[in-house]
Amino acid sequence: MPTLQKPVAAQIARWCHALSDPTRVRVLELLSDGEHCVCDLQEALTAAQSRLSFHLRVLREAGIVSDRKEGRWVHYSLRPEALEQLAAYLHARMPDPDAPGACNCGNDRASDCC
Amino acid sequence: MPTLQKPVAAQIARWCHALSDPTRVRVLELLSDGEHCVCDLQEALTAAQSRLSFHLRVLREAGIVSDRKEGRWVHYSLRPEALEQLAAYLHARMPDPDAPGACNCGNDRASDCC
DNA sequence: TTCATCCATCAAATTTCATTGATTGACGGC
DNA sequence: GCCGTCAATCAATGAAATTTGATGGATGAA
Repeated sequence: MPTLQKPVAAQIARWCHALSDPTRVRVLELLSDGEHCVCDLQEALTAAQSRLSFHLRVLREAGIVSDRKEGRWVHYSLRPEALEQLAAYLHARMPDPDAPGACNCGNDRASDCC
Repeated sequence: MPTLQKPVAAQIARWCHALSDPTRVRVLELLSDGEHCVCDLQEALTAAQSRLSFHLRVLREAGIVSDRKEGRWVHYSLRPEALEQLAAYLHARMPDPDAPGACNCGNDRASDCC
């Protein structure tokens, strides 16, 4: 059984939480071709301004996107490191096809389940 | 701007929601080396039985894990397809480093932001 | 200066999620 | 049959997330 790393699990959970809402995933889609201003996203998503602002904040605080102010406008863009690391984490956890299919329980209780 | 695909975004959000909790991510970690019974996970996570059962249900309903009953025991294992597809999705959304860094807004409003 | 636009923030209402403890069903040993 | 173990489910509570509408700060055009 692999060692548990609570901090790692917490970071993964944080990233996934940021992407656990369809609106936020759509923002990710929209930003995947590059920077966009809030008003542009707003138009594309037909979302109320304060609602979109809330979702952008969640993405920003999770480190998924970054913002850049320019005059009255704020431009958002993706942070590739976060996506890269999350994708790599998930990929690395895929079960090894060569591994034995049976149960890996390593317990030592009286009525052993394996 | 890429086309919006609501169903895709919804599926991604569903998977990410399942992994938006540290306990559930730790289950993913534990299962990454193969099948484990519930009692084994329970021991490793020191989680109350009903609590773990709840989290396993979330993961199961999202298609991240599958269960296999054997006598009194239930063994859980990862579903590689889900992890694979999620990882691939995230990887594909990483911004192209060759792309122009500027704003990609395509709006036609009076006070153009780009 | 005055005004309109862009966007973040706030407060309130609602919904959704997580935890706990108790109950239930299935299974197998005795 | 009787009992203990494994695990799912339920109901109730508390906590967190989401949505809405309103307000306010910053910016730039007229």
